[in-house]
Amino acid sequence: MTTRNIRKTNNEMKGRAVTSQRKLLLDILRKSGGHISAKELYRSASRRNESISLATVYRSLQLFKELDLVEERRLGQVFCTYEMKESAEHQHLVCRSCGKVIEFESPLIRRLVEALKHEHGFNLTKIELYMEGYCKECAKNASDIV
Amino acid sequence: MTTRNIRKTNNEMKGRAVTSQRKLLLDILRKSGGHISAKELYRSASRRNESISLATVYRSLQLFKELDLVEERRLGQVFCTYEMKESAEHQHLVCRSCGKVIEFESPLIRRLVEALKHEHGFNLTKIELYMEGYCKECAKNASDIV
DNA sequence: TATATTTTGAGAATGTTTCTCATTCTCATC
DNA sequence: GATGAGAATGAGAAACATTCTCAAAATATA
Ligand SMILES: [Zn+2]
Ligand SMILES: [Zn+2]
Ligand SMILES: [Zn+2]
Ligand SMILES: [Zn+2]
Repeated sequence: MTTRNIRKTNNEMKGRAVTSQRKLLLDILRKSGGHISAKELYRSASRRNESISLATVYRSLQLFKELDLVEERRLGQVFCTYEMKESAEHQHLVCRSCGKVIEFESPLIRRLVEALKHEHGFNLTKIELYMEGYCKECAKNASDIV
Repeated sequence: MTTRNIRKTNNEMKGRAVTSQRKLLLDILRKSGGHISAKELYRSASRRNESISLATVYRSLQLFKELDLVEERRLGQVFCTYEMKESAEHQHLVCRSCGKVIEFESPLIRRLVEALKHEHGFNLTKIELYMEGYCKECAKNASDIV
């Protein structure tokens, strides 16, 4: 088997420069398991690259969004959280008491998208179902107190 | 018919002071038809009360939320928008091109809530389905260009 | 009306995200 | 491997939404 000089189409970055900062940030994002904020990402990256700038983190996240590599969501807080898009499409359930995030997905959502396309002629690009409440444990503890 | 001195149970404000600022803000919210930002509300209120403070607007919105009078939603932007809760429960569809907001509601959402309650024992307090895309008109214009 | 409690205005402070610009890095080409 | 044009970076300033502080004013209750 000969190793031919195949032009490496830099698939993931679609022609944008592959810098050490971007590699580092993607690596952290992949290993983080999702729902990481820009600041957390920055702190995490700083441990491996002393001089990385918060601006670079934000700029990279912006780029990753454009390249469809990461997904940006707001989970109740003012700030956004980020996670790799490789994981299956899902929605979020956040506990107001303990902050736990439950991910779930449901066929009902796909049906809803279809219905909206038909009824309003809307071409959807983003679906965010955000739900907040009290998880089983926290609801239980609250009722124990009363 | 005698006018008895009935203790006016300040229903809406549940014992909290009824100030001119709060009355003004509720009035604007009611007449605005929904999806108004804190800043817009502030500007609107300033026209009728020169000296009202932006902090008062934020504090009042906080209170109205607690009293369950208004609902706070994020429609894609960094800032929140507010609308009276009197209107039927609904969800939002926002056009990325023209900014148009379409309100809709669907029985599928109620079914989803039931399913989540059963599957995860989650006691839901807030449901925000936010969808983004291109409306019929904007999608059409875009394809005309191409 | 008098008094205790809330609320307000103004501006400072906070927290997140974006911008600016001089310097550095990347990558296609030689 | 060296070169150069263009892209990306670091550092801090700026922008933006939101919250906090505190003295002064308004409100509710008796
Ligand atoms: Zn919980
Ligand atoms: Zn997730
Ligand atoms: Zn549109
Ligand atoms: Zn609405």
